[in-house]
Amino acid sequence: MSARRATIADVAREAGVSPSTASVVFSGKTPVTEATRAKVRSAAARLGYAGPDPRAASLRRGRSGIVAVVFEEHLGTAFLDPVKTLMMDGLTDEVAPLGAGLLLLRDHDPSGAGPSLTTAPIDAAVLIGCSGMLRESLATVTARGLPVVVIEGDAGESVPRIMLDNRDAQRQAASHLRSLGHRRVVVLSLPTRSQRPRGWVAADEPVEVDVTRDRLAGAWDVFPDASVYAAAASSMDEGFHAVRDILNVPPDRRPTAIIAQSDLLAAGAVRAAEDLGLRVPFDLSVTGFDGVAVDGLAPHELTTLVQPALEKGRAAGRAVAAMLEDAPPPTITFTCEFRVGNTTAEPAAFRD
Amino acid sequence: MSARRATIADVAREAGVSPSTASVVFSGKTPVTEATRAKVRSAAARLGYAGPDPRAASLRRGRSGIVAVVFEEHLGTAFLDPVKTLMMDGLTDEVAPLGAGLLLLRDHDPSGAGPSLTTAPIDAAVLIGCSGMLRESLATVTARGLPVVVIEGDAGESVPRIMLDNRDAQRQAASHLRSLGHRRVVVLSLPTRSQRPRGWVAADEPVEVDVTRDRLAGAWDVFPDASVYAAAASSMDEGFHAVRDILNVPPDRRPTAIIAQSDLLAAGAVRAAEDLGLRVPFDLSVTGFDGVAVDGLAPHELTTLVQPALEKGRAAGRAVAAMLEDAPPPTITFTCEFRVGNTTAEPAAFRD
DNA sequence: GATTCGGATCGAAACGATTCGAGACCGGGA
DNA sequence: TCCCGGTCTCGAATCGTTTCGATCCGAATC
Repeated sequence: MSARRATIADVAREAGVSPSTASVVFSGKTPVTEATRAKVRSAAARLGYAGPDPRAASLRRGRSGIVAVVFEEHLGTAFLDPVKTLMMDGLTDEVAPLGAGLLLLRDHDPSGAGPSLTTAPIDAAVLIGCSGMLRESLATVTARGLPVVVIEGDAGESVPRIMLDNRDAQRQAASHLRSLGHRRVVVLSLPTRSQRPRGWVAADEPVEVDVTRDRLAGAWDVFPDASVYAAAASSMDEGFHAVRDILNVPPDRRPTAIIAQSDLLAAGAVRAAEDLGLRVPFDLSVTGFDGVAVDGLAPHELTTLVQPALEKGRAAGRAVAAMLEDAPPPTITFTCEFRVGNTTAEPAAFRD
Repeated sequence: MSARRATIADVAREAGVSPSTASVVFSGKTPVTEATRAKVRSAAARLGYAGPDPRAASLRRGRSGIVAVVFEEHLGTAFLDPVKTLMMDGLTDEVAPLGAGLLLLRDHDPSGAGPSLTTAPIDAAVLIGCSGMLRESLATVTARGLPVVVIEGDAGESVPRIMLDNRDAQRQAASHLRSLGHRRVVVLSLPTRSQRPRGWVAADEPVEVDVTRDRLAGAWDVFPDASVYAAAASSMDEGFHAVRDILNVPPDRRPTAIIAQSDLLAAGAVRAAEDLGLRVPFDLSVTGFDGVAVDGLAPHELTTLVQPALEKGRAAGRAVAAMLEDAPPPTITFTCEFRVGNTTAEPAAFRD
């Protein structure tokens, strides 16, 4: 029980070697005689030395092995979204080989005291959905000269981005509905901006969130008059309540299809429809977006756009890796795959 | 564009003050004249100095402002569980005031290269569900002399723990079923160990996971003969398939109630039962565990045990905070609240 | 005008490791 | 015997801050 923890210098002294040699034993960067290694190891054991202090090491090396992941929302909220979860997975996969871990950071911490991009010993940052507030974060990170990657967000030039063909993809789903014969469709969208309550979107309402805007544009490409109802979040329950509202009109004014901007919303929509006695897809078609396995929707299989969420995370991780090695930062755009499930069909009117 | 980034020494020189003064301007630990502050600030701006390097600061301070959260599972899997998510939330809340962030770490990284408890510059660690492999992690952390808190797991003496009255709580739910008149019940349990496939649990099968074991004990306290079917994970789909298996017997041998060890499993159970044409709770009662809002189960309200997941996370955070200030590490046990929903009722046989 | 007092600033010593070029050592070939 | 090439090991120089005690200066008090 020494008052102070042993340092590598102590170990070196105890082992009768120089600190540099001791260091090398732990880092393995230079060949060391087996005998020396043993001496140092046993000295370390005797002193209860658990390896080099990462703080000191990271100062000297200039690397901490930590990549920040910045969210706009409360951390808990973020993980409710399977797409984000998958992206995190992919990220983890790709930064692990770098010997790096992920530090969860909230963008604009209201508590103020929290750790910020400025005070955390990070090597790089990944911003998710760069809208509004994240701009600020972006500025602080670049000021520190750290590599940044932005996933699905407009971050301006020079910042490598991981993008998705949201508009094109959504257009495909819409076209599918149109060719089935649907004419009256409603878009069930993701929030148009943060903190927006659930409800119909006025024609002139600005849509601040990039993803929402792009997917909406895709839907409008096919159904220019489709009205839009924005959920307050991407969850089944939101979808459920939203669609109750949406269908709460005389039957002849009901939409025959709903274009949901996420699978979770779509799943809620399906459930709401069935709850009202409508059969999916016969009385109401529903399309989703994301292609995540929605837990608990069986036996339905959503007609949806499968986005490579895991791959997006991986790509972000690889971009970070590249930048850490001064390689040119790539901007990658992924495309969705349209998958027909059993939640879309011809509208009832078409089937005499 | 200097080849090298400016350091605080450069800033001090440029501002015509000593490095110590410049440092103080940024940390605010000592009063500084407004004039001096301005000089330093502008010098910093001129040089593009974005504040002290966190790596150096953390070395000097001996604190990095990072708390590791260690999971046993693949990170993505962990966040599928709403309880874990909530705990993370609570943790975040409480470590933020410390100016700390959460570093996600996987326990026994198969990739090997990943960042580990030994190489990451962390101030403390929170282990979730300390079973098996986590023991090892525990050892490495304590070897480094870092504060550790264990959530729901037996970590031996001297390690502060955040516990839940799993057994007592589960016993309550079981008693409730018994008093309603149920005699044939099946326990739908969480995995008994990692990587276990879904299926019936043999009487002599060891149950390695603490949570599973404790809750099971509670159920057996009331129904000593209840057979146990273990899910492979805590998800609705797992529950769904498990209960299909469970109910796949002649009607007169079917259980009248299912004690699920998580709400997610319970929700899947409810859905499976209804899928088979059974009405819940009339033909089958189901109890859950956790008391999380299961997305998409409406209109059912699970009879369940509400555990203070958020509070557990908070408590862990506070424990970490306390230990970082050399305060005595508390071990806290939380209790669940039994909540009756509409998924339990008298067994059909009782209603003539 | 001398003395004291308090707040702002300064110097210098850590913090604990890594790295790189140089030196030591060893065995083998001429 | 001497020299050479190849391995290990060693010293010393950072890495960029923070902190602690000392100093300094101006103002207030007597």
